Amino acid sequence: MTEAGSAPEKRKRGAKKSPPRFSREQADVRRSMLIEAATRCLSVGGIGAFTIDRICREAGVSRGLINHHFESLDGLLVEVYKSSLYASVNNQIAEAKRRRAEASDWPPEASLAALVRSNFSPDYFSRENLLIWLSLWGEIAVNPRLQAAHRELYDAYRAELAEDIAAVAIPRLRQVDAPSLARNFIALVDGLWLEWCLDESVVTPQAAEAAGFEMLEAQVGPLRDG
Amino acid sequence: MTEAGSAPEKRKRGAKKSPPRFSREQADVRRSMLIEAATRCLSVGGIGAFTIDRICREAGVSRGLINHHFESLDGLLVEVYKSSLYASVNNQIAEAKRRRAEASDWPPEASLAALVRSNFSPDYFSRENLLIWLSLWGEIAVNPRLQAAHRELYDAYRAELAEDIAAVAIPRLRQVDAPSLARNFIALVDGLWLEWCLDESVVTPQAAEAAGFEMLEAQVGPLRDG
DNA sequence: GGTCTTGTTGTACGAACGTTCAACAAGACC
DNA sequence: GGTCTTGTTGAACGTTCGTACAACAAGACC
Repeated sequence: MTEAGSAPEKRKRGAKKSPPRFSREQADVRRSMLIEAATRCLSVGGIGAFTIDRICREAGVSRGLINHHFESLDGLLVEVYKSSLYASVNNQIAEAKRRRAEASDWPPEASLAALVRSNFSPDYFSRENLLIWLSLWGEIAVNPRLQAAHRELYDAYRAELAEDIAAVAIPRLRQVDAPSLARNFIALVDGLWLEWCLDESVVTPQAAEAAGFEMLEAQVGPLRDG
Repeated sequence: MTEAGSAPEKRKRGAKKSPPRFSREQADVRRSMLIEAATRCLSVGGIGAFTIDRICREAGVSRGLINHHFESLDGLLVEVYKSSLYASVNNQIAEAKRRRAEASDWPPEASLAALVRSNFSPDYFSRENLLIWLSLWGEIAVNPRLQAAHRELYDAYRAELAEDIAAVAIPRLRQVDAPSLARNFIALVDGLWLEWCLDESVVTPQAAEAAGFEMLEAQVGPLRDG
């Protein structure tokens, strides 16, 4: 502590004054920083890297800060789930609802196609994103709090997808079990994500998207052309 | 240690002699016991329960035994993968190969249908089995040794499935991309397993099997009837 | 009964874990 | 410059982790 330090540009007049040892942040800002650092740890090293030490080092803060801003490490994990997965899926749901409401701009086929494509867009279908999902899946099966959040989220997504499917099938007079098809489609997407995550050479994002469309088109007819 | 103990029936003549404190097992027998105990830990508590203490307690042996019979805890994890997943999938592959060889008893349709059904039979489609997969998936993405074993296994399974698909499609003069269909089918199965594992109310084994058949039948025609 | 092999035990060890909390200091306010 | 609020630090704690290893004993053999 007697050294001059490595970032002395901040000191203004008194030559004796050492630069600040840390910067204060608003509580919610710091929380976000910690959640992002924790997410990064998860995407790199899986659930085994989700520890106080590594997250704080990744965030560049001291060890005590997580328990100051979150009830526990487990609480932070739930927040990571909410901010990283919950938020992105809910975003997809909201956009789908908006499209379905704007019936003039978005015919049912285009709305459903857009929802399908969003699943395979680089925003979601990325390796780092998938590692987060994979890590959390293993925890959801064991952690009741995560399990509750997961079920709520997937129920909502399945319901929205089923509505989009029905909106296409009904005008075409097709007999389709929309809820089941929605569930099977989500399973296929998750499965393809999984395959890609464990072995990139097996499937490309393009092939995965094609597989998704094929499953739906087998029941409701063409979605991509026209 | 001065107590009489709870299982004194073993002592034969000398009333002073205390019963054996442990029983010796052949190395491979003890290894199997440890692998099974480790698998049980995994299926109950996920990867977080995969520790020396818990596995040894589950197996009813002392803490030192794992490092005596395995190079490390990580080595035991690889053995769990091989014995629990590798073995069961390889078993499916072997049976499929056998069926395909016995062309007189097993027409291609029946052979493929049997392979599909085996994926959803209670032997594999059980909650404890799925938790093991789920736990290991999260590790495969991070552990190079597991990753290598996984790719080899899945490549073999995909290849076998593609051959079974082609054996049905070719006589029917159907243009089918068998490798891609095999990959998509496996993705669907894994995805349905995942959904069921995280929320049992979403899908039943019967519905999952139906979804698997539907995907294949959309491309190669009927498999189940006749 | 004595000896030998080797599977098994249980302690010891250092590292890493999550949590707690008294002390500290950055930055706003006066 | 002084005061106050509160975000932040870092040491300390007890626990659990994986590994190593000397001591032990079960069971085969003679």
